Amino acid sequence: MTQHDTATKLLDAAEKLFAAQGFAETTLRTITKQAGVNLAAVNYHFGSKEALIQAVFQRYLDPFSEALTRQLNQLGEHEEKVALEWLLGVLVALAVGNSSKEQQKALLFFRLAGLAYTQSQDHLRSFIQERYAPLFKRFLTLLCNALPEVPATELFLRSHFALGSVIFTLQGFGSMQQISEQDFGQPLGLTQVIERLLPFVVAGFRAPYAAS
Amino acid sequence: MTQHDTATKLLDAAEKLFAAQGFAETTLRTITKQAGVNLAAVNYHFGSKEALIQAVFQRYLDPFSEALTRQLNQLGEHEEKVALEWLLGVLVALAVGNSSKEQQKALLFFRLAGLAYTQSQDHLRSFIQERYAPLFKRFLTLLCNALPEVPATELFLRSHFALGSVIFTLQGFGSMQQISEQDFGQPLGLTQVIERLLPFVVAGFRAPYAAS
DNA sequence: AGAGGTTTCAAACGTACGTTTAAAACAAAG
DNA sequence: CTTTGTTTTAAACGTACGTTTGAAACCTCT
Repeated sequence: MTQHDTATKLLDAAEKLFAAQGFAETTLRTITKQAGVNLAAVNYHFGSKEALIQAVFQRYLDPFSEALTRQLNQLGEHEEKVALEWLLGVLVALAVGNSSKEQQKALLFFRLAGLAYTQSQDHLRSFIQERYAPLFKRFLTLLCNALPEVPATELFLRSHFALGSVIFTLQGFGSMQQISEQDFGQPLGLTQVIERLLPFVVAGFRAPYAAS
Repeated sequence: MTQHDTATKLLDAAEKLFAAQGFAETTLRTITKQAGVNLAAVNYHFGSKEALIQAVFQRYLDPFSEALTRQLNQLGEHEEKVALEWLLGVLVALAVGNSSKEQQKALLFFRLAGLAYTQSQDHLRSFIQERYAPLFKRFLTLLCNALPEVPATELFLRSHFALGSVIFTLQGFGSMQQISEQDFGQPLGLTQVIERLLPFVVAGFRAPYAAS
């Protein structure tokens, strides 16, 4: 079932450790130890640590990007009259999944995404930018269809605001969970947070637009 | 006017370099070189690199926290009937300032704040948590007063969503500015982005609350 | 001017990193 | 079994890091 070749073991170990500690803070020695392989394996299979980082992201983003493209393609001629809730719902469904195993994977990815934004991995940022920008633009066009009363430049900004809410919230999900539990005695699951996140973002997108 | 003792020079250089490259990626050698002081100065004046990082944040957050506390104190008995817009306006005014020099400083700080959230600087996170959590709680109470129809647990979450939008947007402000300019030909100033950010966040806070 | 405390300095220390190497182990094909 | 190409291994390499050191330079008093 699960491949257990060295490269896969390395990716598994690396994504976990990167998410927990950051890129610069995670050493190849820790990764290879956790993966149970030799130290030299990273350089043999990927070439360098940078290449390993990119490979970790690619393993997440390529399937996601393909699935989203497929969903958007199958809209056909309904592209013009798609609703905001449908668009965001598709994103959530693809990114978060259903099973608790998928959700755990999703949390890991959000953590990684947050890191990618903040840690100064320029190679990674340009890698992602080049590879997935077209899809983002297409999504933005659909957003414009869904909210014709808001200009495109404003929607561009608001999509960044929304992305910020999501990534920021979910990447620090663990610690927020703790605080929430000790302050309000309320256990918070990922599904619950997303259920709260969606109305917030939807309301933000639908905010009345006032030109300045 | 401006102090030019070694410690200040170090803080100035460090905050710039940290913001540009992250904590782990910035070496004491780079910092001391940029500050024009000896390599040993950091350990002499601050004790360690970790302590320097904390000092950078403290220099930002202490004045901000005091100013905010002062503003809230002077509310007196009007605390009960304060408006959401007023609360957020105070935050913006204190955090961003008026002059372009203040705004540049503010952008630097937002970048640092983003780093603090994502880079695994546990010492820094607990330092901030302990030092400024009470003020955050107080602010949350005022939020509850301003939005009595939304339960406290929900407002706790929504304040995190909002914080995410703000920090995420402003910490990557530079690169977003570039994309926006080349895609829409529209130059974006910090003030303009904040003018757009506020309605988004306000709408999010005011989103109709539906219990699950 | 000189004593005492503080700050700076060049140099070095020990450690940990990413990467390389060359030999060993392994796998597949003749 | 031998050969050929691939993968794994232990060890080492070179570099860069944070930190420490002890002497020099600089103050600030009397």
